[in-house]
Amino acid sequence: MSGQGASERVTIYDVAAAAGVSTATASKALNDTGRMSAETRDRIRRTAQALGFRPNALARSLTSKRSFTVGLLTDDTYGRFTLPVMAGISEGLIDHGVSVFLCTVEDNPELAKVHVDAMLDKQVDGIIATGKRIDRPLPVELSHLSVPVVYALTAGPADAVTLVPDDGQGARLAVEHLIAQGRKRIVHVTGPGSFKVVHERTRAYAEALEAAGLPVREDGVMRGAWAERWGHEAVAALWERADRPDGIFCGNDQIARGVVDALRERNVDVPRDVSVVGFDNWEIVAEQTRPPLTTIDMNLKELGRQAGHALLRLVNGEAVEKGLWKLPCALVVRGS
Amino acid sequence: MSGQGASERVTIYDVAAAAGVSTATASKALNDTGRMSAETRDRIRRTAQALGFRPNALARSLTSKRSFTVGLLTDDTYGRFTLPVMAGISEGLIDHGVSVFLCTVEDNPELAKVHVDAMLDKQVDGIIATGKRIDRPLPVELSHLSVPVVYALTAGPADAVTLVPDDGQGARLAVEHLIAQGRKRIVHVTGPGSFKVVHERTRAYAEALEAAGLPVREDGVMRGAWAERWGHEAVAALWERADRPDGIFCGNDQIARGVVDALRERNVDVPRDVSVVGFDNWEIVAEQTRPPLTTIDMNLKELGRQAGHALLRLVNGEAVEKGLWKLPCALVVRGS
DNA sequence: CTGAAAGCGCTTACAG
DNA sequence: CTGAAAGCGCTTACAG
Repeated sequence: MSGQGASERVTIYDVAAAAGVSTATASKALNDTGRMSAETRDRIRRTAQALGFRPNALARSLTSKRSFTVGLLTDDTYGRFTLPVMAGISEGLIDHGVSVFLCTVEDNPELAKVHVDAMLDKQVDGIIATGKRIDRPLPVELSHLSVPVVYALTAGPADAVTLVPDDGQGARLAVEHLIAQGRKRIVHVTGPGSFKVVHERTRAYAEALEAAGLPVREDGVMRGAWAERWGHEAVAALWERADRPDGIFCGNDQIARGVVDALRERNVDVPRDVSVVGFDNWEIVAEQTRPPLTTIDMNLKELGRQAGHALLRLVNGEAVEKGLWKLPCALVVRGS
Repeated sequence: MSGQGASERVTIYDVAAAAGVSTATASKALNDTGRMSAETRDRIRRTAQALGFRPNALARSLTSKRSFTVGLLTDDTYGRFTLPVMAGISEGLIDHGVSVFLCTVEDNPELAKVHVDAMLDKQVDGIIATGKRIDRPLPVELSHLSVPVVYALTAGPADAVTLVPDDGQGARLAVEHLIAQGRKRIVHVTGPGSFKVVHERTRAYAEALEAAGLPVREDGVMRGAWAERWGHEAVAALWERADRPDGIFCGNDQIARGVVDALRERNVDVPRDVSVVGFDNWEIVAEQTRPPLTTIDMNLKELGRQAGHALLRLVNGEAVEKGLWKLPCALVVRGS
C-alpha cells in the first residue's frame, strides 16, 4: 500500500490539516525546531508517519539554501583507484543525508565545464574533485567557485584541502618489512620519473635503508613502465649483476607480479630466496600472483570518506586545515 | 570577475528588471516558450548573459515537477564492470542536462533503502540499478516506486527494461574467430555453473561448433573458478588427454591468462599451436598477457549510455520495449 | 505554546 | 505581444 501514490504525494499541508495545526507548526514539529508541547509534537509526527509524509527536499532546499547534495568530479573512467574513493565518499556522506552527483569528465575540458555548471545550477553545497594521479589537476578550474571544493587523489591548489595517500610512509612500511625479513640487498623497481609518487617512494626507500644501516646504492633504484613487462626486464637486468638482490620493493603490483613471475621462471624461490613487496593492493593482481603478493594498501575508501567529511565541515563553515593531508597506508602481508 | 558572487546570486528578477520586463516574460524568453517579438526575446537573453544569470534548478524543478536528476544504484565497489557502465550513463545523460546521483549500496539492504529514500526525497526523475552480475538483483525492491526504473547489468523484474550484454552472441563471436583460424578441436574453459552467463556462453559455444560441422564433445566444457589458477589447472588436465585442443575459448580474461601462461610453461606456442580467446576485454589483464589476449568486449559504456536513454524515454512517457535488451559484444583481436 | 504571512526562485495558466 | 497573480512545497521571522 505504501509509497505508491505517484500522483498523490502527501505534502506538509496534508499533515497539518490531518493534525489540526498550521503548516508552520507541522514544519517545526517535524524538524524538531521551535517550541511546542511534547504532546503536539508527537501527534504531528505520528500523523506524518501515518500518512507516509516525506518532505520534498527540493522545496526544503529552496528556502534553507542547503541542498544536501555535493558534486563528485572524476577523470577516471576505467581505473581502479577512483571507485573505492567514490564509494568512501558516498558512504561517508549518506550518513549525513547528503547525496552525491557523479560526473566523469575524462580529459575533456568542455565536458568538465558543463558538468560543473550543471552541479552549480543544481545548488550543490560543495564539490569533490577526484582523479587517478596526484600530480595532475582535472581539466577544469575550480578554485573560484561559490562553493567549497576538496581534492582527493588529484592535484589541487596550495590553499585547498587535498587528500592523498602517504606514499612515503607506505614505501617505508614496505622497506621496513623487507628488512624485518632479514633482507640486506634491497632494490626498488618502480615506474616512470614523470610521476611524483615515484620520487616520494624512492626517497622513503633510501631513508629506510639508511635508518637500518644498509647501504644505499646508486643502481638500487630502477625506473620503467608501470607494467608487468618492466618487472620481467628488471629482473633480467638484475640477474646480470654480480650481487643479486634478496629483497625487491616494487612501485606497483603489476611490476611486482612481473618480478615474481620472472623470478619463478629463473627458479628463484619467492619468498625463500627473494622477498617481494608491491604497492596498491590491487587485489585482482596481488591475489592471483603465485605466491600472492605482499603489498601496500592505500586505504582509498577511507580517504574518500575523509574527503567527504572535510567537505562537509567546509560547507558548515567549520575550521578545516588547508593543505596536503597525507593519509596512512597499510601493509598487507601475503605470500611473497 | 565572473562567478564569484557567493552572496550575490543573480535571479530572474534581476534579469527582468534590467531588461525592463516582467519575470514572466523573462522566463518565457529564456525558455523559448510563449510568444513575443524576436527583438524582446533577444534583448532579454543578452541581459541574462551579461548579468551571468543561471537559473536555480531547484526552483525550476519545484514547479516543473522534473528535477533532471536520476539516481544510480550499484552494489559494486571494486569491480571493473560498473565503472564503464556508470561513465556511459553519466555521459549519455549530461547531454540532456540530467545529472546522476551515485549510490553504492554493496549488499546492505538498509543502506540501499536509505539511498533510495534519499533519492526519492530529492525528486529524482528515475532510477538506474546497476550491478556486477546479471543473475542477481540488488538488495532492495524497486518495482513499485513512483518513478521509472531501468536495470543494467543486474537482475530486474520481467516487466522492466533490463540491459545486458549479449553473452551468447559474444561467445559465438569468440568461437567463430577460433574456427576462422582453422581450429578444429575447440574447448571452453569457463566459470562456475552458478553463474547464468556460464550457461548462455556454453550454449552458444556448442551451437557455433555445430553450425561449423565440428563435433561437440561432452568433455569440451570445463567449469571452475573465475581465476588464473583455474586456467592453469584446466590446461594441466587438458594436456593429460589423448587429443589436445588447438583452440581454447575462456569464460573470462583471467582464466585465459592462466591458460596462456600454462601453455607457455609447457612450451606450447600461442597462437601458433593453440589459439586462445578470452572474455571481458579487461585491458589490464588482456594487454599484459604474453602474447596479449584476443578477447570479447562487452561494450559496457555503450550499455550504460543506452540505459540512460531508455530511462529518459520512460520519464518522458515515451514508449519503451520492456524486457531483456541484449546488446552486442565485439571481438577484439590481439595476439593470442 | 501556536499561527498568519511572507518568502525561497522559478513557471504557468489566464487576462488583457 | 506582455504582465499580474497564483502556485510549486517547504521554512522562518514575527506576532500574538
